[in-house]
Amino acid sequence: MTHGMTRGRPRDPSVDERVIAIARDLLLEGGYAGFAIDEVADRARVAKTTLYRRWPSRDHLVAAAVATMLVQPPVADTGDLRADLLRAVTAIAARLREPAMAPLVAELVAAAARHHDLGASLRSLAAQRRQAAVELIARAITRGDLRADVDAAALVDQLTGPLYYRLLITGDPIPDDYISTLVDGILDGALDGAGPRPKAKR
Amino acid sequence: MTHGMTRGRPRDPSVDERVIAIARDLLLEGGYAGFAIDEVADRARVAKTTLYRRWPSRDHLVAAAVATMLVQPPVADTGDLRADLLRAVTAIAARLREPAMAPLVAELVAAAARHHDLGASLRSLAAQRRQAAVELIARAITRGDLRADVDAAALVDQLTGPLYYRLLITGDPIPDDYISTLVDGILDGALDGAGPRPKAKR
Amino acid sequence: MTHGMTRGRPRDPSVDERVIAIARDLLLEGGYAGFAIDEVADRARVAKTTLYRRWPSRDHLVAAAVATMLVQPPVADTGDLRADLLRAVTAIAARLREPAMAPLVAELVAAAARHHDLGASLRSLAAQRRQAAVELIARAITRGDLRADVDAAALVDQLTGPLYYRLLITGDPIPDDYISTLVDGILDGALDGAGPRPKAKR
Amino acid sequence: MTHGMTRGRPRDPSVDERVIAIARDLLLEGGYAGFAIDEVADRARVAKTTLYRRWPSRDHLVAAAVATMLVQPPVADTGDLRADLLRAVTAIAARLREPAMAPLVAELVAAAARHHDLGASLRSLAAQRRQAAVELIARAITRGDLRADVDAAALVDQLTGPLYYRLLITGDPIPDDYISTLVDGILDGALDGAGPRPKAKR
DNA sequence: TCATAACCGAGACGGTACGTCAGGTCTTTTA
DNA sequence: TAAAAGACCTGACGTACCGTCTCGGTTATGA
Repeated sequence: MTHGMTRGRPRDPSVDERVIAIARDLLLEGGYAGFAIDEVADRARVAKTTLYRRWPSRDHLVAAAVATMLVQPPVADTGDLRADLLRAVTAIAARLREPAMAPLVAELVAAAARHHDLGASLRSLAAQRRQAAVELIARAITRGDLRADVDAAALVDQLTGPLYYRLLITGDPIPDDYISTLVDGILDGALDGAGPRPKAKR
Repeated sequence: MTHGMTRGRPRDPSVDERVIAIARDLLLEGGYAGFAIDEVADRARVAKTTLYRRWPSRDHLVAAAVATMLVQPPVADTGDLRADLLRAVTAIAARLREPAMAPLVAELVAAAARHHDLGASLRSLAAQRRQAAVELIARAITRGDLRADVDAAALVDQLTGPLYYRLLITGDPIPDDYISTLVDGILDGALDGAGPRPKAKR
Repeated sequence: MTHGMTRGRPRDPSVDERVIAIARDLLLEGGYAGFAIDEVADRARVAKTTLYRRWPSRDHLVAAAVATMLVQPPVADTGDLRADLLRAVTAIAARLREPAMAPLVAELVAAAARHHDLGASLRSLAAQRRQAAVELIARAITRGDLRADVDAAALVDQLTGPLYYRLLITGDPIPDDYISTLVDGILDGALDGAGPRPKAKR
Repeated sequence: MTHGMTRGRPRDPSVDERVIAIARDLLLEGGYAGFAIDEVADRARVAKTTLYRRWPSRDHLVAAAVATMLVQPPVADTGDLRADLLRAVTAIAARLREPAMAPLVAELVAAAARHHDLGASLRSLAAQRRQAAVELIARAITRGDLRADVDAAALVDQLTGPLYYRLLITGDPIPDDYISTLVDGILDGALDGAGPRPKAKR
């Protein structure tokens, strides 16, 4: 089997937590611009070399820190699709509406564009997050709630994409009823006579 | 009113074009990272001071250059909403799929997050572009093609947002049938029995 | 001819003096080890980049500073060769005996070995210093005080070399009567019956 | 007193040889600057800790390696002083003229200036090497070949010093006849009429 | 045979300084 | 005045190397 031998001095596991926490603080305080490797090292009582041993560049460290701010709670599946989607999208929106989030996500996106490895890992993270929603929809199709020819991935994109679009491109706010509008729009369609909406309870 | 007196050496009007052209080249060659003010000045045979007299920062110059790459063709209104939307979204997607576009847009977004003025002008530009699409939809509502309670802005977001979402966040490609899926999704809805789609012609 | 046009902002001439003076101070305070480029820049109120524009490396700056410590007063030619040589060698020894000189010269020598350009300039400086002594001896030969077949350069080496030898290699002190021993030795020879020395007063 | 008991795993005796050999190679390849502890450890297949267990610092290791390059053949005493000195000085010069010797000695000298203990051991080594020559001269004095008031140490310095002087300071080459000039100069003196030289065969 | 002591390899760690880079300002001469 | 040239300041980056520390594992002695 794999030798799995851990030789040499083991990494101090507390460093990661400490550094990430401090990086997050710094990012929230001063944004991407006010984030300096030396400052992180100082505050975390860690040598700069140690940072570079774990994160190959400033961008990587920032990305790691921001990624921890974007972790999402699991998507519940109650059987009521409209409510489940609303809850899921609302959770994402809540994250994105946090105070300093817009510039951070913007810089994160730019960092991902600069470093291919970073882009890859962020994309896989995004895919993983999307997976839960996709499965939620797949189950709804199985149940017969949704049409069989629905493209689950595209549908999720039409719920999540607008949030990032507003955050990064148009700068428009994301009010609560915007979220429900998104969900309704994707479920009910916009065509007149596309079918009466079966509810009013929201 | 400004006195309008022009004294001293007049600005060389050819500088703007030359610089923007070179900036664009540099961006396409090496992306945002390979874009250095000194390099631009050198190639354009222009002093750095001249650049800073016209654009207050590197980000501003980059934004100006990228902006010239994003001009969109006008949206046609033929009365066939589905076709019109498909055409409009396809035009946007075509731009975004150009080779080096993803990193440029990413950096542009980051630049906008860094500089408020830049953000404002980019956002107004985006709003202006969206306006045509919003009016297209408004007319469709007036015609009775769409339900009256449709939120035009949100609908446009659900068509455009996914494109940027894939470009910047997931990195997924944007195939042609993805675009039609987006349009269909937003028009027809996903609920089973939401009404038979009146199509087959795409 | 060379255009010699000085365009652009001229170099601040005071920087060189200021920096060299401070560098010298730092070297005397803490030796070569306690000499940091950043420290020099700080104290001289100058940006590090400015230093590197003028001296391509730490070693070069150090060498420039140490070189100014080794400037020798001109060699007088009174006609009394023994006295003139004694005076000249004593002057050199005085420099070399200054407190922190030994390690500095050692590091200078090492720096010269590391950088070819530095070595060249230091060697030409040494040659230039030696030139005066060589001419002193040449004149003594012309006067008939010294044998015609004397190798002036080798003779100077036998007066100066031992000083550096003790300073750098053996670490022995350089007392005053050591200097006169050197001069006598080179003039009178060591062989018994090589001729009575014309004096005994030392 | 020291019990002298040897407990625990004994040191691998092959390490010393291996390391010194590799250190020497590295020094010859890249000089002192191109000599890194990690590199030595890598090439010698030895852990850095093992190195530091045996040599307390980089400089000490360098010194140990260089010392093995400087072993001198014993000085013969045939009774012909001029020939004996010529032979001895030629041997030293031969060492110093070896290809990469100049930078090594320079760096070694600097290292000795940085670390007192290193300086002490190198100086004692130098003294020991000089001792043989001093005794050679003492015997010549006893025989009556040299004047009784000759300072043997200074005389040796005037033979050896110039070699190091040229090697380290002036960079001048050390041709063969330079060596004989040194010996003649010190024996015969430079003054005109200091006595006819008893030879012509060189 | 088992504890103990010293060795060894591997590699993380703290620390210090280096040299570089890019952005942006300032100063001078020239048009 | 603008423009060109280039020196200058600022701040941070990423690197290199040093010497220490902390592991797991090895090899000898001595109880």
